[in-house]
Amino acid sequence: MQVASWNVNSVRTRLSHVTDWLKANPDVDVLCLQETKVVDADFPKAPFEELGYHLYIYGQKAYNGVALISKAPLDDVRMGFGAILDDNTVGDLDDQKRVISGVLNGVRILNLYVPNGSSIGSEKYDYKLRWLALLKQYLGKTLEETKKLNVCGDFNIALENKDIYTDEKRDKHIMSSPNERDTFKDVLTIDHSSIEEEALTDAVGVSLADAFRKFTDEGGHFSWWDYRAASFRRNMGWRIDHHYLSPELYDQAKRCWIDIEPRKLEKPSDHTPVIVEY
DNA sequence: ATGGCCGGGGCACCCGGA
Repeated sequence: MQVASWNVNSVRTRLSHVTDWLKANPDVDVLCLQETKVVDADFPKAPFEELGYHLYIYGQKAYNGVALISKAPLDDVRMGFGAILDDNTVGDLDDQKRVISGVLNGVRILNLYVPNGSSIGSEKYDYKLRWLALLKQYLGKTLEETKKLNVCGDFNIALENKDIYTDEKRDKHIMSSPNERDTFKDVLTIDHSSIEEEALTDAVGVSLADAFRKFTDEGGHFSWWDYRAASFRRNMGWRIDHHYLSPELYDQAKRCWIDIEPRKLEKPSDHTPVIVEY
């Protein structure tokens, strides 16, 4: 089973890139899109349905938006944190459409578009950290019910220095600041504080692990390159799109790779697909 | 040392991205 994640930076602008990629990658069972940038009524469903795919979309005007494109129908599709957390807990964190998930072959595939954060100390940075704190609760609750979880998407975080092309200003840069890294590492470890007392069972102590790093140790592998400064040609990128797997699924993982081909096309997305197989 | 480019909205630039 293969699951891919791709921030397409507008699904309408990138439509032929996405459909061509699906045709070229028929073994991909589910493609998770981020930054679709379109309300559900205007999502270009027909080109995907004509190829035989099932669509699950959760969009908004101009910004954000996520979607699942699946060869087979998905079970128990959920949109937003509010699908399993109460309104008071969620607060304003579902105003932006960034969370969608569904189940295929007993695996819950959770597709995320983590907030960018703009710049350290900004209002958007605080929003990113609050969003991640809520994600921790959401994952704790999700892991109470499933052992097989694939959390993928555009995380807008590079956890390791080798995930970035340069050493410069790393600590002061969005996506690699110590506070973001520490917060996110904490999200990946499910502890008592994120689970209600009576539900304390198997999920406690579970850590989600980076599928890409199961197979590749070296740096220089990236999933995003700035449109500016000929960054792609010079491979000045960041690895910020990921697949994090629960232990059982991580053990099963056979392969995880980045396909840089779509980044070479005319008018590309600034991100490129990351695929995991298990 | 800085910024360089995109997409959307909507028609002039501004917001947001990362």
